[in-house]
Amino acid sequence: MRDNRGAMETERKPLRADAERNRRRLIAAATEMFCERGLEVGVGEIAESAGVGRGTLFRNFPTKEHLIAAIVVERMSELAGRGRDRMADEDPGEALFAILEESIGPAQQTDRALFEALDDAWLENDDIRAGHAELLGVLDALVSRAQAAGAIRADVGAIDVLCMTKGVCEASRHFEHLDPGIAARQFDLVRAALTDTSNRWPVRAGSAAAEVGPGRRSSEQLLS
Amino acid sequence: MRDNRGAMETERKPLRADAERNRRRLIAAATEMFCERGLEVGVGEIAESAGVGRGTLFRNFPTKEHLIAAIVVERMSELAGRGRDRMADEDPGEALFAILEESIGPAQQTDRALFEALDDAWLENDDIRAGHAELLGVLDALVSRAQAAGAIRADVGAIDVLCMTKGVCEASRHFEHLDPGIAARQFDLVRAALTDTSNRWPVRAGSAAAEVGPGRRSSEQLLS
DNA sequence: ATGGAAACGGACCGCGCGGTCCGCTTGTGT
DNA sequence: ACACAAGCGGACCGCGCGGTCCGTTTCCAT
Repeated sequence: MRDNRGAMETERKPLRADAERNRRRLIAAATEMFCERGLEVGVGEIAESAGVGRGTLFRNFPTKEHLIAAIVVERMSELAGRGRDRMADEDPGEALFAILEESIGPAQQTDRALFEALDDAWLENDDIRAGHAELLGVLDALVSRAQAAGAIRADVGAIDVLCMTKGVCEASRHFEHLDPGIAARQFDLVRAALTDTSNRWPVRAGSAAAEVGPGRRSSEQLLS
Repeated sequence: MRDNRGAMETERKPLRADAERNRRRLIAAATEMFCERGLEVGVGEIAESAGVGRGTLFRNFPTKEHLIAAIVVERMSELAGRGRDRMADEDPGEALFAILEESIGPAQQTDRALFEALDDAWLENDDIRAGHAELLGVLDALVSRAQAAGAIRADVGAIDVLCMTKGVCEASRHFEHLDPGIAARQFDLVRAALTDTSNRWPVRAGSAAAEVGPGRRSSEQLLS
């Protein structure tokens, strides 16, 4: 039987004191820079910002992809955790929109790392795919609860909600300088789209229901 | 008085026959590859695909950016032209949604070049900015007409429509493999958002009105 | 046909990236 | 205090990119 490498490797052989400190610094620096400026920031700059040499970075993370995965999975887990907390909220609709707005809404544009990782190219990475699945699972629970309460239209799935919110928020960044405040308005439009229960504009018949598959599958990992 | 270099340099000193032919080939190859695979394709690959050497490419377009600008502005102008044609359509609402769907909707994913150029980074380029302005002008006209007819909500501007459509369409690409057909559903959701006249979910007060500025300005270039 | 300008194209360059290596430094168990 | 392993970091490498150069080829006016 193999050791459980892959996702969730919380256990790591104890590091020397300074090594542990440097690892922390690297993660902190990488998180900040990736979130602020996207995943294309160079490893050299990250090492410099952390106050260590490039060799140290590559000893902790054998590849830039490993570093990215570590940071991104962390962000995804944190977000999923906040989502689970929201499941206890009274208003199911507000719970969903709150998590959407606070995590990907206009409030913070400092999530480029997470957004860029939500790309099919990164799903090749096992860790990121696991994080993605966990996130979709939580989102699916929130969406289902909101639908059961009649807070949002019934013909959309978690992926629709995620896709729309991500897309609109990311695009808003490119228009902020032309039109400050557009992110907030766009988010309101998403809300309008998801809340429209008039059924005057039903979404095309599709795999929305069938597609809950991946979300469901991830739910297993989600509960404790 | 300076020669009118910058946008719209339709006139060019006559080229030798073979040179003209190679230029055509380059533009054709670049258009296809940029649209299909995005602006990050290498100049070498484009030259090869066009059946010419790299030197030839750089003689026609002194910089990769010049080549991109040429292709992108062409795409933008064509799109703007189709938009102007739609102004004659009977149903203002359908005219707007038709142009949105046919140009950036699910029908064709082959517009990555145009999408990537709709980024603030590319607005530094004068030609692209001009094309962008022209496009926004046309879109503004279509949006206003649709609003006058009560086909879409009155509290959004051309930029809102563009931003939302672009964002949703681009994000859909990243989820197509997980959920085939998501692009179509997302477009329906955009339609729902823009069509919701219930005012139950008004967009935040903002510069939507003030921001027609850039659009209006571009309208000057648009007519004739 | 032919001379010469225009165009060609691939060898070549510099740059910045991710990743490696190894002589030196530093923490730690005894 | 000391020895030795664990850790450090910057010089170094290969690669692929955008962009340049110049010897060769092709077109076209005469």
